[in-house]
Amino acid sequence: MSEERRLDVLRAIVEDYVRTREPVGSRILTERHKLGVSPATVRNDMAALEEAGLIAQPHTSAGRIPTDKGYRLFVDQLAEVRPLTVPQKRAIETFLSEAVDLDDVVARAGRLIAQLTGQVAVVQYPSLRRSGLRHLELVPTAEGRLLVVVITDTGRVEQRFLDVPVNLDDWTLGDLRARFNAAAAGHRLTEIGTAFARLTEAMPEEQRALATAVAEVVTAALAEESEERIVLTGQANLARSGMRFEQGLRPVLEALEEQVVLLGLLTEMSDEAGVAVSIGHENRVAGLSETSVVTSGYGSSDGDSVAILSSIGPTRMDYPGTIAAVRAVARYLSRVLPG
Amino acid sequence: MSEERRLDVLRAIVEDYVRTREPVGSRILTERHKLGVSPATVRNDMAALEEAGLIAQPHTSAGRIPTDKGYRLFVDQLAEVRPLTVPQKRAIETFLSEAVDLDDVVARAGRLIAQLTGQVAVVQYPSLRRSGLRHLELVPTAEGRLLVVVITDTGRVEQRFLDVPVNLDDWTLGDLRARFNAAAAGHRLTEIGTAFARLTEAMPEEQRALATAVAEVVTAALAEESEERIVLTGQANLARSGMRFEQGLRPVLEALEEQVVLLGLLTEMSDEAGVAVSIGHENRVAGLSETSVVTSGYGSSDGDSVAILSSIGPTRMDYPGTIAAVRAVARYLSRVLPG
DNA sequence: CTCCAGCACTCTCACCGGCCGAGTGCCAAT
DNA sequence: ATTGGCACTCGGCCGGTGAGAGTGCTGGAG
Repeated sequence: MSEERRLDVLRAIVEDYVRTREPVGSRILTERHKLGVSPATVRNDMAALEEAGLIAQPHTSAGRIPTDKGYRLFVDQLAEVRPLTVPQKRAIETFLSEAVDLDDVVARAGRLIAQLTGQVAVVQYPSLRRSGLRHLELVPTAEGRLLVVVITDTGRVEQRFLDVPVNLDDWTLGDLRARFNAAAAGHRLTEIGTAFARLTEAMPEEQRALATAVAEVVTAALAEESEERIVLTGQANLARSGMRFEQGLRPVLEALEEQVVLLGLLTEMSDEAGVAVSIGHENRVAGLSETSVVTSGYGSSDGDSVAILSSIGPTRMDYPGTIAAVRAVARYLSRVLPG
Repeated sequence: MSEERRLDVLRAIVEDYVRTREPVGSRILTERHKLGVSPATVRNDMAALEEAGLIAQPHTSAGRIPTDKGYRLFVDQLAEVRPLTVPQKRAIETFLSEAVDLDDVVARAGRLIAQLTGQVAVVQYPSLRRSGLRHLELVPTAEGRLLVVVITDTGRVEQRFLDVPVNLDDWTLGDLRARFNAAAAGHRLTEIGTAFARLTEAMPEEQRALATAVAEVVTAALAEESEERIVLTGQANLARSGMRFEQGLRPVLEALEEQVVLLGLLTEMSDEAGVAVSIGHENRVAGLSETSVVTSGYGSSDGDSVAILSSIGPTRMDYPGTIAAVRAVARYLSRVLPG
C-alpha cells in the first residue's frame, strides 16, 4: 500500500468534492481520475485516510468528504499553484489604477477579490500606525469644539472631535498647527508621541494645556487599534447556490459583523509573510468554523505590509484559485498605493 | 357589512401575521381579537378584502396574508404610533453622544437601528452637497502634487489629489488657502461654485490658473453624486429565523450591494419630510420586492435634511415599531451632529 | 505482500397513498 | 346583516417500500 497513492487519492477526493459538492465514493473516483487501480483498492486507501482523520463520511453509506485536517494537508503539500491568466492580471491592474482616491482603491480591491474568488472579501484600510504623517489640521467647528484631522502619507484621513475649554482665535490656531506640523513632519505615526512630548514642553505656558490636549487626542486616536477600519464586499456571494453551510448563514454573517474580532483573526494570521490560510476550526472565531480564510498583507514593496486583505469562503473552496487571486491583488495593490 | 369592521379585520390580520408569520384564518382571528362577531361573518369580510386586493391566500384552504396593498393601507390609516419607551430613548441618546467622530456617529446610528428593529440598517453619510463648507485645506504631498481636503460643517472630510504644473512655496499656498476659505466661509456647497468664480476673477494673473484648477477640483468632487457613501449594519439579522424570503436571501443581498441603486431608492423616497415607507413592489429595485424600506432624513434641526437613514426588512415587518425607531434615531442624530 | 473481484449489508432518499386538520364558500335560518 | 351548519379542497404528515450508492470483508490471484 504505497503512501504516495494514498495522497493521490486524497487530492482526488478534495478536487472532486470541491467541484461537485457531493461526497465522493470509490467508484467515481477511479472513473474520473486515472489512478490505475480498482475501486476496491481505493477503498482500502480511503479506510486508511479515514483512520488518519483526513477524510470522513457524513453517514454510513455515503461517499467521503475531506476533514479540516485533510484540507490542511492538501493546501500544504498537494495543491499546485495555478497562476492567473494574463487577461485576468491585466484586468486587475487597470481596474485598480482607475481608482480616484484611497476609499476607491480599497473598494475596488474588495470588488476584485469578491469577483475573482466568488466569496466574501475583507480589506483592511492601510494601518494608521505604520504609515507616516503627512499633515495635521486643526479646524474649529463650534464654540469650544475642535476638529483634529490627521492626513497620512498613504492618503488616509482620520478625524477626531476635541472639546477645548477656551475659544481660540485664528492666529493661535495657525500657530499651533504650524508647530505641530513642524514637529511631526515625516515621522512614522508610532514615533510621533515622543516628538509631541518634546514640543509641548517647549511651548509657552498659556498654550501648553491645549497643546497637550491635542497631542493626547492624536496619539490616542492612533493608538486605538479598534479604529482600524475594514470593508466587506461580496456578501451576496454567501447566498449563492454553492454556499450551503451546515449551520446556515447566520453564524457566518454574525462573525463578519464583529469587525473587532474579525480584525484580530486577520492580524493574527498574517504574522508570516505571504499568503496565509486558516481552515475551518483552525479559526478561533466561533461562527467561522465552517469557513476558511485566505489572507495576505499588502501595502509596501519592501516586504513589511501595512494592511491586510483576505477572502473568506466555505472550507470546501478552490484553494489554489483563491490563493492566486489574493496574492495577485495584494501585489498590484502594493504597487498602486502612494508612498 | 360595516366598512369600519372590515378595516378592523384587516388590522387584525396584519398584526397577527406579523407576529406569527403564519397565514391567519377566520377562527383564530375571532379568538385572538375581540371583534364581537362570528367566524362566518369574518369570512365574508375577508372575501371582500380579498376582492379589494388587500389580502390573499397562498393556496386554497390556507389562511389569508396581507398583500403589499394591504400593508400600505395598514401603514397609512390603521397603524397606531407606538412611541419608544423612556429607557429606550435614554439608551439612544447616551449611545449616540458617546461617539468620538463622524465615522463613529454613523456606525453607532446603524447599530442602533439594526438592534432596535432587528433588521438591516442603512445610513448615508451626511451629504456633501447640502452641507456647508467649514474649511478648505491645501496640502502638498509630492513634487507637483497637491492634496485638496474639504471639511464640511457636519464633520465630513473629503479629499482629492490634484496635479499642478508648478511647484508652490508655502507662502503662496498659505495665501491661496486664506483666499479660498474667506470666499467660501459659511456657504452651502452648492453655492460655492459662483463664489469661487468671483474669487478667481479677482486674483492676480500669475495665480489665476492654479486657482481655477483648485476650484474645478473642489466643485467636481462635490458634484460627484457617486461619492455619496453609505454604511450597512445588521446584515446578520437577515439570517434570523423570522426572515425567510420566498426567493431566498440572494436577491436581497445583491440589492444591498448595489450601493448606487440603493442610494437612488433612498433619496427618491425621502422627498417628503418625515418618515417614508416603501412596501414590497413599490420598491423599483429588483430584489427588494419582498422587503419594505422605512427611511427618514436627518442632519439638521430646521427641517431640511442632509442625509438619510433607513431600516430594511421583510414586508411582514413591525411597521409601527420600525417607524418609531427610525424616527427617534433620526431625531437624536440631528441633535448630536455638529452644525 | 499487494491488489482485486464479488458479495452481503447498511443507510439515505425519493416516491406513493392515505389520513387529518384547517380553512373556505355557500346556504338557509334568524 | 349576521350566523350556524355543512360539504369541499388542499397542504402537510406519517409509514412503508424500493432503488441506488457505497462500504467492509473475505478469499483468491499475481
